[in-house]
Amino acid sequence: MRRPQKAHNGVEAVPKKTTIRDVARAASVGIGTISRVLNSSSQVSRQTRARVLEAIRRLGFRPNAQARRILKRRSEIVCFLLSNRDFLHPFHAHILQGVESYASSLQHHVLFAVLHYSPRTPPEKIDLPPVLQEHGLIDGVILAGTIYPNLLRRIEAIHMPFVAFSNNVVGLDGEQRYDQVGFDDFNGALQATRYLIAQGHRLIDFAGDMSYPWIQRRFDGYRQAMREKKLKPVSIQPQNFDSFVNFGQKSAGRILARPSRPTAVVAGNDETAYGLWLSLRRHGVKVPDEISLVGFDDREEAVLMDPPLSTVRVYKEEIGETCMKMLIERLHHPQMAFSQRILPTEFVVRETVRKL
Amino acid sequence: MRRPQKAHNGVEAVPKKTTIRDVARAASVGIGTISRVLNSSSQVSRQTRARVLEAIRRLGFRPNAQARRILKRRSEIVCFLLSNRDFLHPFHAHILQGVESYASSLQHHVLFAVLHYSPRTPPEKIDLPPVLQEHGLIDGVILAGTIYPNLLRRIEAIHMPFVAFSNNVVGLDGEQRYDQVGFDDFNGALQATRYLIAQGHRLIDFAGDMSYPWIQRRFDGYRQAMREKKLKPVSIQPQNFDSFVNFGQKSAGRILARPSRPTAVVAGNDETAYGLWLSLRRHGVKVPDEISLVGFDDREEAVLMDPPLSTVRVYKEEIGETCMKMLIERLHHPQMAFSQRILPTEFVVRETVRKL
DNA sequence: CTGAAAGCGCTTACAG
DNA sequence: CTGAAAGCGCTTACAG
Repeated sequence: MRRPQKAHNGVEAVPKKTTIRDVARAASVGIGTISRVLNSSSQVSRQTRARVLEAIRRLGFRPNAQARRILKRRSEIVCFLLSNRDFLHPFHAHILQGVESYASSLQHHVLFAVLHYSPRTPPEKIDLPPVLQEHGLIDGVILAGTIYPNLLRRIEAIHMPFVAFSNNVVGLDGEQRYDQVGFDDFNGALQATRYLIAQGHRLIDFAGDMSYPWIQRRFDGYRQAMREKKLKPVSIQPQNFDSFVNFGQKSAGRILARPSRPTAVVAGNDETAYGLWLSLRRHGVKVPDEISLVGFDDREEAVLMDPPLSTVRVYKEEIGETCMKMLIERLHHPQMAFSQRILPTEFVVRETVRKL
Repeated sequence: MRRPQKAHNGVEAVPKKTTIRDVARAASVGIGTISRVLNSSSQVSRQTRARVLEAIRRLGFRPNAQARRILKRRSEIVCFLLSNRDFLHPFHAHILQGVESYASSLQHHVLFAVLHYSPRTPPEKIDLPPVLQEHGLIDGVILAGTIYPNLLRRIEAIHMPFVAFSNNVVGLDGEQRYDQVGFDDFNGALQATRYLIAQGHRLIDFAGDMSYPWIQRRFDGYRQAMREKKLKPVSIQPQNFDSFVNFGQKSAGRILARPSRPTAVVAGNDETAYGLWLSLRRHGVKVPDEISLVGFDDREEAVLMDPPLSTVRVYKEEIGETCMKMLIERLHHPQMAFSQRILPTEFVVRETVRKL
């Protein structure tokens, strides 16, 4: 039943790799001994080990990891599943980087997969990527991108261990029946707003697209800070915007049109802050001289704005690492209670806030 | 030799998955028949197939893909290896996206791995990520990030099929002994410069850090366009910059200090163009009214500048797709001659060039 | 069409 | 310490 070296369908055959049996023959030992040397498990005599190692080197033998994985019943491969994103945003790219970094420190591997689905598709109809349809290839999955309840149900149904990046979960308020890692939208905005207040600002607007739950939470943090000081929260809601940047641009017009112009604006995220900045500049309104501005996320671009944007830093790599860490725990303890980690953010003072 | 359900080391055992044998028993057929239904290969009678399918559904059976892969001698998993990058740049993120997209259309999977190494490390000393140390897990690798000759030698030494994203290859001018995909730095800059000339510009500077070979090639394209029209190429080389953006910022100072100020600048990439734009604005010099500006790469941010940046678009997803396509061909035809694909770029006219 | 058997490349008790 | 054997979960000629 040996597979032929030359297939007859025109496709050249995969070259025969040296196997553990070849090495055993070369070193004149049993295959079990090769395996023992490879896994440096039980004791092998010094001489035998040397002979085996030499044979391995001479034959350029690299063990077939797939075979090993079957026996281990664990692949040490996890899937990073990015859902409903047109492309790999820098934000998620950093999370992936964190996942990979922690995974590789544990000799684990990361498979990158993408999924597009509608929140209205019944769970069982969601067309999961092939990795999730088989078993044995991946041990578990890290869910990134936008997560709706139906996807969660589907992943549960196939009994695939998973951890979700929770900030982009939509429509599952407070549900705790799965492992999740996120950062603190509410407190991030709370701190940013408190900072503005501490700098003497009283008229502070919020500009963010609250159709996104995470922006809504940032608004809640902003509102909380305003209420603490008996200040009036004001939310700017322009119409007909087509992106976060555009939302910011349109917000600027609204803000400048108001009878009592604010001295500062909390933006829903850095992109919105950038749009505000662009449009204010166009209108000849200087940041921070006339209007102070803070963002949220601390994208690469924030520090490259002129002046550099004061914003809320999110530790994206740490989110990835924590997701991976939590998934590993879940794999080792399938019955463990679900956990939820909310990582702190940090307000980064740069140059878009003026002291009044 | 059955593995115990409960391990005694505190780690809970992996739950036993249903196997092909369980299904065979449930459907009262042999395991071969289950396999045949799964692979919808040879003919199975309608009734048997129905019985098997029903058993599969009832037991929630998902075949173990690892086992299948051993027999196939092919994992249908490729590795996307990002070298010497601090994080996953948007540029490379798009390439990865292209790789994934084409791979998944072929039912292949993509492993994401990272490597940091020095160009001076001897090939055999490069500490490859674990995926590349074993065999059987991945069929081949796509090299992205900065590629030095020693990495190439090392990958060749382990006989791992690979395709390189060639624009970031350093120190291997014109060598064709491997499969590569890239885009056309030279012609991209050539076209951009020709466009400026067609708009009436004659005094056109080039600002780009030529310690990078790809920026050097862009300069060559710029120079070629200048020479075609007997114009004098001028390269701006500021000192002590710490990033592309900063290079652009420092270039602006140089440009403004020159006795004969250029009417247009070709930037080595979009980041440099952004730095130029920032600094020119600071000096009260309007783009494009006083100085026209073109970039290279067409990053997301280019269209968000004010005015939006005219630049050279690179089809990053297409690069990823082509890498994947070429790798698949290599896997099927190990003896095939090496090929090199240079994908075209496109000059995108936006609003940073003024007609003179 | 279908079952029984051999085999993929490994790991791991078992019995010296 | 070490070899021979059984086994992991599959696929695939082979022989009905």
